[in-house]
Amino acid sequence: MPELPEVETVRRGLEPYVTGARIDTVTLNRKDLRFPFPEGFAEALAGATIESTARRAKYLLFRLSTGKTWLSHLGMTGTWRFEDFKFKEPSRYYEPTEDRKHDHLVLELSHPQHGQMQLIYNDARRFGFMDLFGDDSESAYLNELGPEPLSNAFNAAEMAERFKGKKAPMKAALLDQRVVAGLGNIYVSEALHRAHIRPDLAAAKLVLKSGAPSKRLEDLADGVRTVLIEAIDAGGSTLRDFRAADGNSGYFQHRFAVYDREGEPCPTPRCKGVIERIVQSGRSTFFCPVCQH
DNA sequence: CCACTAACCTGTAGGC
DNA sequence: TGCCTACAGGTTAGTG
Repeated sequence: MPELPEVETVRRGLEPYVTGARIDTVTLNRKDLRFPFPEGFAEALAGATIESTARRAKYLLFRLSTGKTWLSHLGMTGTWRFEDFKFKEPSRYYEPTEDRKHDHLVLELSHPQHGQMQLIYNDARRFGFMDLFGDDSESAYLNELGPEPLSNAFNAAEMAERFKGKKAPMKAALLDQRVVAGLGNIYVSEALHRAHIRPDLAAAKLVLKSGAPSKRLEDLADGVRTVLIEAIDAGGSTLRDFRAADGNSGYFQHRFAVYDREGEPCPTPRCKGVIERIVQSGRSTFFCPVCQH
């Protein structure tokens, strides 16, 4: 489900209510999601206070008073929601309508201002997973990630280094979390459209012989940054069931230029193209064959 | 090392 | 209505 903007939206929804909350009880309704919960997971969370939240790529991180970090990846269908919790603004309270058979983890929290609440992880496909570690460098999931696209570590020169010699198409190169961390199927198509680059172009084509980034690669870095910033501002994209923890849905899907818009006119000014859908590495890619080259 | 495929799992939409 | 297929926001394991 969620790419970087959706995960950041989830984090922002959780942050004011979980920061400072103590985890009173931890109930695992099964022993695994995509992978088994780590050894001693429930015991390590119980009794701890959540001191802060963070995000790296598509990973949610909860920093605990015990010095441990608890990591949550949402896979395709993972969601966090509150229950038994009276929001001060009742309109923001999420009333789940679905059955609860995919509620895999239930935490009871107590917060000094917000009182008692349940925090529930639901994940129909169970592609999500969790981890627990002392230092970020201990986590296999965090170790190989490329730069955060909204940090200074991400720029065209840095992309050029990683694209150099890469025969893989742009689509695959941008989905590779070791190249840029946090893009997924939607925002790769959107970023490539913004930069007017075809998704089937070999990544190395955007690197000059000197190893320096081409102007087009600069445009791509800008496209990645702007689409992510705008999507975060819009609260992410809601396709099927994505919701922030407060129950609000995102609205960036209304601003997609190409994703899921096969057959529609290209939104680039004066472009007469029609959006096409192709399959790359088994997944849909959307692009304009006229203004992307 | 790179590139590609299959696999993990459930739900839903669309065609007949 | 039912049945069947294709497809869905991600990542890893296995192959060549």
